Amino acid sequence: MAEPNNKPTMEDVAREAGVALSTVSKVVNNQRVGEGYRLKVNKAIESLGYRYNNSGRALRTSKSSTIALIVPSMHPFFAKLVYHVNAALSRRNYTMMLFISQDDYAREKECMQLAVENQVDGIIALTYNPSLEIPKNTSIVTIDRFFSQEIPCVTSDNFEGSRIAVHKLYELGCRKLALLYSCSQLRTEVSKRKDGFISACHELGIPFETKEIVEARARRIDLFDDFLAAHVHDGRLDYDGLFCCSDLAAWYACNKLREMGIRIPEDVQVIGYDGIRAFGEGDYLVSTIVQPVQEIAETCVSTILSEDFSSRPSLICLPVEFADGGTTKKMP
Amino acid sequence: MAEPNNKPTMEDVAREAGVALSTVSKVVNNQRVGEGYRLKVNKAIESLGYRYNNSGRALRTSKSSTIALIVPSMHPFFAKLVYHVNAALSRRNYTMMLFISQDDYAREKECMQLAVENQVDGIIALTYNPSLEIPKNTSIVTIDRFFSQEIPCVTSDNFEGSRIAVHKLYELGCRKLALLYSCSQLRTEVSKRKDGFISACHELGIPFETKEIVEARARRIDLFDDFLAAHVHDGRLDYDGLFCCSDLAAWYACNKLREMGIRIPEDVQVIGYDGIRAFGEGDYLVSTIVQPVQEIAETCVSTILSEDFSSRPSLICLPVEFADGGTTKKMP
DNA sequence: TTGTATGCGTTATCAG
DNA sequence: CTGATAACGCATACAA
Repeated sequence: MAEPNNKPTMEDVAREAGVALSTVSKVVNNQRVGEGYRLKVNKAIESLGYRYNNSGRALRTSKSSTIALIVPSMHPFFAKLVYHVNAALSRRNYTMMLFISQDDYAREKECMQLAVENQVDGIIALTYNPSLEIPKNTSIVTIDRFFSQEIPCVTSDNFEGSRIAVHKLYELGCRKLALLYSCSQLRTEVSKRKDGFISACHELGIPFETKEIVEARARRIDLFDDFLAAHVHDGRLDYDGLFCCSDLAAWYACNKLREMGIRIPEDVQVIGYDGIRAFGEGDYLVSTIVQPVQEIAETCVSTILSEDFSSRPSLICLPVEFADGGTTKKMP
Repeated sequence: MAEPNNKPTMEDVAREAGVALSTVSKVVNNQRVGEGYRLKVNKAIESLGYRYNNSGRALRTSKSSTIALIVPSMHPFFAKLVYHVNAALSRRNYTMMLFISQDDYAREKECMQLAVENQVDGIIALTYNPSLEIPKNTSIVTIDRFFSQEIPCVTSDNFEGSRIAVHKLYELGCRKLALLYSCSQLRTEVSKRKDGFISACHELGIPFETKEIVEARARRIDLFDDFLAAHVHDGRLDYDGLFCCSDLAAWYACNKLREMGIRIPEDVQVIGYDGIRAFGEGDYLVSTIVQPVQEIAETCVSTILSEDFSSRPSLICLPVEFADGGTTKKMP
């Protein structure tokens, strides 16, 4: 037995099996090899406890079988995305390098650099950084953020989602709506949630108001408290339906309204966006437009790994649907 | 300009700067180099757009500056753990390879293998696999699962946490408790939540019952429905206090009880374990024993990266605390 | 079909 | 203090 500290290499295996190094390589990579050789090699691998070393291959082939995923935080929606991207990669025998930029543009840039330095085969990026620079010679797919024709973007059908929400509220009896929309100053695919809301309200001919707050850290929970308080008179909100740009905003709007003695969904009905569930798998926390997270993840992965990176659609919108989370009335 | 497709290497930089390859390496690694050389090299790096290649270094040094984290799922607790481990690693300029075993023991084993093949510098593993085998020559830290003296285990103070919960329920007026405990057949650190519950009930001299369900997939949401239904008579539960092994169990127990017309916390008070918040950052979903996730993450990372891997404590229990989530009464 | 030899990008040793 | 050179583990073109 050789040095127990030094991990055995293909060369050790070759020596042990009495074959050539390249034969070992072929066996390991499931290439054509005589059956007797394969047996001998596998036996040697077993007896030496040989473990494949991916850095060698990565160096030699410039392929690491690793994909980087960059997300801003571990918000439940991102957590679910991480899960499904991981599963999709795992199914293809790829490995995932996870970067969480912590809503910090500088760190996000570092993440990109680190991903490139680690020779990842591609980057899936969900970022709101307005000044993001894309590394050259690296295949990249973005989520919710369209950069250019060359960089595929995967997103949910934000425009249609808002329309579904507005029509749902209308069907359930709402006649005066408000949009609570918080966002970065950046125009992204998510901005279309606002467009869809306005479009649908016009279409239905109902009055509406939009409250838009430009806020880098979109996850502050008290963002709309002032707005809501200002629009409550004699214990009644000025609107009978609320559409919120996220489930988070919807959840906290509901909390605030209930604090003020307003009943949901009896007095005001609320719909959010994302499809967040309790513990990631239970009931929806609010009535919501559900993003097809698994399909988004699957699309990102298959896109980033597809051979002809050039000939792909540059914007892919996946269908969304309404789900009841108790903040809207039941259909009669 | 050289081939635009081929990424420049240190050799290219050296040529461009008119210095030796090893000088470039020293500049890149911040080693002692004459100031004039450093300037020339940095200039060449800039002009060529040189990017460091980590595979080369990993191959040469067997150090990848990458740590693998293995978790069973993206349950909110794990999501938070992922976040904090990522942050702790990022602060130290380490990169994270994330594996999600999907509660599948076979896949978990593959994850371990992949981690080793990718030359990670260490593995942080949260696993309930009873037959987990630890790769040799790899430093590993486990969470909630004690294997042996050689493998450090980081966990929250499960025993004390249960005692806190029981005492809290007692202080708030509960006199007959039940424990809802679901677990794998494996004895882990988490098992001590049961021990602590029983111990505290004895200490206080109050009657109690424990309902234990051995269930591989501990996150089924209707696990205790039958038990609860069987113990409701005339609209009253047989117990006035419930301690649950997780916030998930507590959440669904509350839902079930409310369905049956039982008020919480007026009729029954419920405490869970973990410290799950709405959207990861808002209110606690149920009253709970909060795990110090950030400290757990930080401890795992500093342990796995510490120089003397041998001379470390093999079991580290971090302190927990109670937090009100609305399923217990307010203190008078 | 199997073996030999070379180089991927980096670090580290050693000589200048 | 800097420069030339030899590995690290693997894949592959080419020779046998």
